Amino acid sequence: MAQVSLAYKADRRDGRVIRAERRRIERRAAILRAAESVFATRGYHAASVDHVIKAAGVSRGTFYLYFEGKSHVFLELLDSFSSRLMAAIEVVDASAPDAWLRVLTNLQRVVRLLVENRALAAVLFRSAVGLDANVDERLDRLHDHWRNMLIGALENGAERGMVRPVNAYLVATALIGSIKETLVEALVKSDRTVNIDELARALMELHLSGLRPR
Amino acid sequence: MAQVSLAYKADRRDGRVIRAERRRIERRAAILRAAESVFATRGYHAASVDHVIKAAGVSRGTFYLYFEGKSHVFLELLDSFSSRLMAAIEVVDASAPDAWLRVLTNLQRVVRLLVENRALAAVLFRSAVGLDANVDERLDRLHDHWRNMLIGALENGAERGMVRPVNAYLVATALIGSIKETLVEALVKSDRTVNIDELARALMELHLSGLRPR
Amino acid sequence: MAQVSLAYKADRRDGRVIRAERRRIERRAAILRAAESVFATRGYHAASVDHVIKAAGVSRGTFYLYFEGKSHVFLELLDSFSSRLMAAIEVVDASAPDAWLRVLTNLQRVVRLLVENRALAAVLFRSAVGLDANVDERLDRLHDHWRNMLIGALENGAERGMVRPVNAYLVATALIGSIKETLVEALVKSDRTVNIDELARALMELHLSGLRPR
Amino acid sequence: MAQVSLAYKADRRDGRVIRAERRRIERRAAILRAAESVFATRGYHAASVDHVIKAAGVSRGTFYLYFEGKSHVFLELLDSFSSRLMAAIEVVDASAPDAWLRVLTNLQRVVRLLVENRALAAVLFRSAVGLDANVDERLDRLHDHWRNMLIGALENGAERGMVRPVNAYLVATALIGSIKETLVEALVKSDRTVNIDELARALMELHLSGLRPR
DNA sequence: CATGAATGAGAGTTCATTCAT
DNA sequence: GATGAATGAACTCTCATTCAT
Repeated sequence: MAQVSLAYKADRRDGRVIRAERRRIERRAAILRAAESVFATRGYHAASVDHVIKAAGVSRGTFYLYFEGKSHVFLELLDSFSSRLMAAIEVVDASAPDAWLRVLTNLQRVVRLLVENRALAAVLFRSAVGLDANVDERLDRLHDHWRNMLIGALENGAERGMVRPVNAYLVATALIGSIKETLVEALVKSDRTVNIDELARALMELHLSGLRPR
Repeated sequence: MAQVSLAYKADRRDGRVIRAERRRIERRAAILRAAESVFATRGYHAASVDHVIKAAGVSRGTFYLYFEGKSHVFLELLDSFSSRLMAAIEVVDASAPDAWLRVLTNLQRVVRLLVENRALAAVLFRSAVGLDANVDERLDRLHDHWRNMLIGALENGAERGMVRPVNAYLVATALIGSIKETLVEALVKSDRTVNIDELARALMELHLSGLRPR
Repeated sequence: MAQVSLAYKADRRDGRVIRAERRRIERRAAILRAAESVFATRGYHAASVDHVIKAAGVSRGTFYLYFEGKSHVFLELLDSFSSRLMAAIEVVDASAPDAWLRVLTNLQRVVRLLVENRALAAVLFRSAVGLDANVDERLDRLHDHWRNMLIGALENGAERGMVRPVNAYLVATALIGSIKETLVEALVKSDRTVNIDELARALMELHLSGLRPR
Repeated sequence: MAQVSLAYKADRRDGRVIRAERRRIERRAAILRAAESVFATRGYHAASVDHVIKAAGVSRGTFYLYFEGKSHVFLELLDSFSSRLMAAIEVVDASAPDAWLRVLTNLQRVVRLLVENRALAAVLFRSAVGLDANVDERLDRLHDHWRNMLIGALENGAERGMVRPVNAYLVATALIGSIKETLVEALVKSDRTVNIDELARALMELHLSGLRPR
């Protein structure tokens, strides 16, 4: 009976622990969700911890229980978004006959993801600098990451004759810039709903063929 | 003799007035220079009036004597830089045989200007959004201005057969993005001194010929 | 037992909440008290938030936690005092035989209240105009309120034959002025302790009988 | 010839000195006039030295050449106004048969003066306290002055049987209060043009006969 | 005498973060 | 764990006064 009793208690304890753990996760997620929406609508600076905790329905103290501070929430949003972005990109075998189609598909997936998270994407792309030492540094690292991925792809493509041999560093930077600017423009400013896939196609066509008349 | 004397006095007076006026202009310029450097290193938000006046060696009151406030200094930097940028661009006759060369020269002039004012250029390109209602709006207007200029050039070029017919709006946006990103990269981050003209040439070659192997 | 335990916890919780609420109220009151004394000694303008928080032993942030700003504390002092003032006045039935005695009792209660809160009374009566848009407007409203009350009383009294028929508006204004001036004089300037009830009696006798010898 | 010449020079010198002196006086007056208008429209605190010098068409430095500071200009306006006020009052022989008429005439002159300088009068009466140490003290002294004059008159009148024997200090204070309040009300707030002499008469009638029905 | 550029102390207010409960 | 009251450094901006020219 003692055993049973103990087991029972243990079970209950586990139950509590698990339930508590679940609540922790949910709370964290709630704060992140709220922060995303607040950052998206107000921008990093104009967004205050007050806005976030009110949107999340959480107390000030709790906020600091789950995150080290305002910048850290933003960092986490940045990271998770970047992960999803990278996950949307599939490695393309440059020797495959439909290689370019696959590249286009990649680009379309990226654009679609950005459009679906337009608020966060805009913040991510537009909040450029001077936000916070931590944030600045992380944004730089993300950009480096993206660029390095593109550089690898360009070099690989050049080896297989898919693209001309170019200054990969410069071209990668230029590509990122053009995608960012186009997307920000499409996401934030224009009222007309953008045709996502068409946008991606036009962007690729531009970078593939250039402006010179054939 | 009375006349001479009066004339003399007038001269001295004018001299004083002119000297005072000169000092006013210099002071104003000193504050602008200081502000430019502070904005460049810290970004718009992290830059405080305190930083600026300390860098300029000027009292708080003096700052507000010359400028209406923090945002107004920034706006002035923005405007003057944009003017110089637009002044560096020469209208190209698309039917001229050396049209592309002239476009390249334009781009090189722009890049050179940016490199020569790297601090300001960085601020202008990286300070993105959510700074201040006034500033945000002005930055948008500058971007619109640049884009419209490019759109005009693209449409004009298409008519004369200089460039392929393209979605001018999208291409202009993409071009601006790629120039901005490349330049920011070159100006702020890299330590190695950039070969300016080479950078411009590479950028133009990319957008002209695209990545597809010939 | 679980129930008991829960009840106990609930009690403790409630206890905490109640204690916290009590502390909030006390803090608020402490700030108000400090503000009252600061306003009284320095006047509205010369009194700064800094003076108030130092007098209250409270941090700058705490002050703004409890009040929207300097003017709001003042407004609250104004309102609460005006309420107490109005509450001290009892409606007098003009047809009662002891009507005048009751009027005197009213006046004595008012004077007593003013004397007991001399600091606040002084602020209220002396801080005149040009303080702050909000404050100015509220002071005007309070004065209107008092005057209208007096006007009503005078008209009512005239109907019942208690007072002569007079220009109620002008007389009410004059009465308020004489009370204010006398009280300010008695409260702020003179060192000798004033005989409150005597003051009220003399004031009423003056306004009742006038200066003309009988 | 030397004499003539000297005399001529002396004359010219005197001329200049006199002209200079005249200009000094005019400038001083101009600043005072401007200050009066500015103080009247904005109140003491909201009136800045900047407003005054712009209204006077005088440089900042010049302002401080003629006055020790903001408060001193105000003090001077106060003093000169008080002088005019006192000058409007004629000593009344209490034994004269038309003594009360003369008192009324005095009051009417005072009221007329206040109405004619309503802006300044309002500032003078309403800017009560906490403006500036100097100003506060001077206002107190003016009030003392007025009250003492009234006290003297009341005591004199009592001796001659013109008025009842009363607490002269208290009654004088009350009279001043009622005049101030009535005038401020009439000058500042009401739109309808006030009948000056009627106002004075009503005020005197109130204080003479009291409110009790005959 | 006259000027107006320069000053700086001080104003009110905000907000990320801490910590006793 | 959870709370929210408390903090204070930092912010932008004003304005009476001084003083070199």
